[in-house]
Amino acid sequence: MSLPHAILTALLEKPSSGLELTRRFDRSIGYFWSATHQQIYRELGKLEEAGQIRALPSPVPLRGQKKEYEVLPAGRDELTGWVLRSEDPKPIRDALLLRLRAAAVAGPRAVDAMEAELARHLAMHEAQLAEYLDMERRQFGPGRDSEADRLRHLVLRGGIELERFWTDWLTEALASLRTR
Amino acid sequence: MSLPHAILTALLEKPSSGLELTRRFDRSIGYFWSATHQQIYRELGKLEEAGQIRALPSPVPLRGQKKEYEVLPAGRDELTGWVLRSEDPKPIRDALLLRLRAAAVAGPRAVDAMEAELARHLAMHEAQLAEYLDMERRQFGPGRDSEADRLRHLVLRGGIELERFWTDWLTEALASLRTR
DNA sequence: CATAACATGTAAGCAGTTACATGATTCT
DNA sequence: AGAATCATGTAACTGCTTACATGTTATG
Repeated sequence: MSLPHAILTALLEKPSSGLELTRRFDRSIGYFWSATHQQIYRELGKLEEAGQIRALPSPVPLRGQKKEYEVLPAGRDELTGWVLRSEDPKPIRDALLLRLRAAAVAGPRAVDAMEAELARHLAMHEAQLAEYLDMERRQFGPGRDSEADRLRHLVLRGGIELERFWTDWLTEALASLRTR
Repeated sequence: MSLPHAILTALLEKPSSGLELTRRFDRSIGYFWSATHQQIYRELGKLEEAGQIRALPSPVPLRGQKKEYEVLPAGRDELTGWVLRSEDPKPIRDALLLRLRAAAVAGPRAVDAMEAELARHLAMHEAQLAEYLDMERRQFGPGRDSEADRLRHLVLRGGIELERFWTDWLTEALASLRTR
């Protein structure tokens, strides 16, 4: 139940239209929460109906016309309440680890295929890591150390370290598979 | 679409009943895939209907009676096919990182609450890490280096390194929050 | 014989994915 | 005028979560 809170957070940082939100979910917000435009439009509708956000006054509110949203006090309260509540970490559910374990019972042909698959994932995670490091350099250079900036930097650090976990583990796994 | 494959993998490793599977999903299988007993029973029904598994012959197949399943050739084929297919990593969706970013816009009271929350998560991840390290010591001691064992060990290493990522990042984040 | 633990299921609701629909604006 | 892009949506489906239902076996 976190997508509405992700949207409220994004809109508090900067009022946006559905498509702008979609772009932000593909970029910066993407390193801790992903969402498609279909999810976002549906959720914007619900949040507006619930009185937590509102569309900014616009001359022509028609289909195909940009519609900007901002957070209302009720939305801010809801978000604060959610942050104050405590919530346990969700158990892991990772398809790649599962497929490697499946390969162990599916036989040698499957293990060979996994080797190529691990290499493919390694390349993707290396690219993602490079992108995050670039974002860190551009967004959190010297002088950017307000309270909010420090917290946002911490979150980005999380994304970076997570990608580093993947590149490290995949490298280790590939080395192990190749010395069979 | 991976739960059926997780179940096929588990049943190939060892034919089991629904409850036994549930226990295994809470323990060893849990470090790469989680599932509740409701999910498992529903999926066992579907897999049986699809002819991928079968219930072992039993004198009384009644409600409340244990029912053991084993994988049929069709199930093994399906699993192998799934391992051979390639699949991209799913984008991240982590509620704790999101809540930290939300705290940045929700104000100082929220940030204080997050400090306690991060400490709580750190304790949980430290406990999980200790458990995995214990499993590693017991299950992959010297002499356990068959092909299948090495792959299973790699998967457990993934679980271990992932917990280590969390304990490291949470420690870093707490230190940063406390020196405000 | 009551209770706890074992064992298997059903039902409703919510969240996420995939495919499709439709209008407006800009570019060639 | 046609195509690409911008922009907002709908609908159907799949998978997961939460709450509840029900029977069996072992134990004190």
